Amino acid sequence: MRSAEFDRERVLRAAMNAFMEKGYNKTSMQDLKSATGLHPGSIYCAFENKKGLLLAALEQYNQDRTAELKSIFTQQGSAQSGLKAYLDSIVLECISNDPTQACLSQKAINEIAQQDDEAQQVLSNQCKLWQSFMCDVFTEMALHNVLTGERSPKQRAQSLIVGIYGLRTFSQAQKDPQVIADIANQLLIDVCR
Amino acid sequence: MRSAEFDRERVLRAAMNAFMEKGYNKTSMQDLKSATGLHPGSIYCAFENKKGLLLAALEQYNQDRTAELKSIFTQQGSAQSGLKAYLDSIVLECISNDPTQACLSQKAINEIAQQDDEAQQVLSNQCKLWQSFMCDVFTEMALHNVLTGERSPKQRAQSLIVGIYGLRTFSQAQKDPQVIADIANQLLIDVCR
DNA sequence: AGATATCTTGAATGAACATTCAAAAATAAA
DNA sequence: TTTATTTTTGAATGTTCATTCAAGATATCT
Repeated sequence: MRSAEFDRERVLRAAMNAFMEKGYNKTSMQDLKSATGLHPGSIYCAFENKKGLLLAALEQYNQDRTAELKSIFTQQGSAQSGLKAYLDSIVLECISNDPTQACLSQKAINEIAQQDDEAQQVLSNQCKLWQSFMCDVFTEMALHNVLTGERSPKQRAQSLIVGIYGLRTFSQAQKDPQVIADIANQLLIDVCR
Repeated sequence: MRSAEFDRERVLRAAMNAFMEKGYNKTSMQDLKSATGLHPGSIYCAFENKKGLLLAALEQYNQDRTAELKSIFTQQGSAQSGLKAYLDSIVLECISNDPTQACLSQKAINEIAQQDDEAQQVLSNQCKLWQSFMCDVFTEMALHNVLTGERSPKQRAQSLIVGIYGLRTFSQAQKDPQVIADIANQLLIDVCR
């Protein structure tokens, strides 16, 4: 046996960035070769093909983002302030104009979920995991009586995720930072109401 | 002088559908030739290049959707019931699984706005026009006292658009019709609150 | 009818594409 | 140290891509 020479995480993060900058279809194997430093043969040996590399990058992306998400909530004292800090971080990403601050999952949902069943499955699962985490957040907020109204944590989580997807799309068409921040604040209010 | 033989609107609607099914980058000139019935030379003569055809298709799309939007609101008696009918129609589109029922503007925002300044400009304008129409809707609703709270019509319009963008993205990852309908209902409530 | 201008045709072009493969290098097992 | 196994290399492959163009067709104007 012989193990691969390259650092898998480093390669996947490089591929992630390449995909985020140009989108899946516009990113060529040449781009991926330059970004990762891997020769074509190595990429095909390790990931089967271009789509395999995307799926692997998506998994790494979700792992990284989940860690970041949990870090934000543990850094804050409560679910309430965690949620606020989380939305603030998303607003910063939206107004950053940095392609690598976009959401790779969302980009993939819009570009290829409709066309590829395997990708659709992976993305659907990632969305559900995100939803499940947010559901726990709202459950804890309910325990601390910081939520009014009678919506279930699950419904709140769904509305939050929809709002974040929408915010990310909207911010690409309309880049006024104040508007983005205002919409995010209102989203926070609505979802806690 | 000699005018073109083909029906411009018919060609643009065919191109629209092609772009919606595969996305801009995955749609080849061969696809566009098949969809429109135009030979490559004619496409280049009339629209300069592939991107020119997309921009023309985007304008036609926005024209068509604006007409449809106005039709829904005039068909209903009030701004209030118009908004409800409009959201219902979007829910139907989201759960239809028909690529040609997606929003071409939203697809283009996600796929190319970041990469192409000219497209970004067009899409930003279309978003603002949509916002402006919805702003008028909320203004009229305010006149009839069907809105509680103190948000401005413009803020409500922005939140609505963000919600619709989000709904469209979310529905590609999670296709449960009841969930989509519930989220849309909540969006209606939040935006009128 | 003739001249002119413009559109249509569809094959040709060269670039860029994803993928393959055989040789070389490197590791691990014997 | 030898052998077996796997990865790495990077040029080669054949396909598909957006675009061009010269010849032919057609409408409008004089």
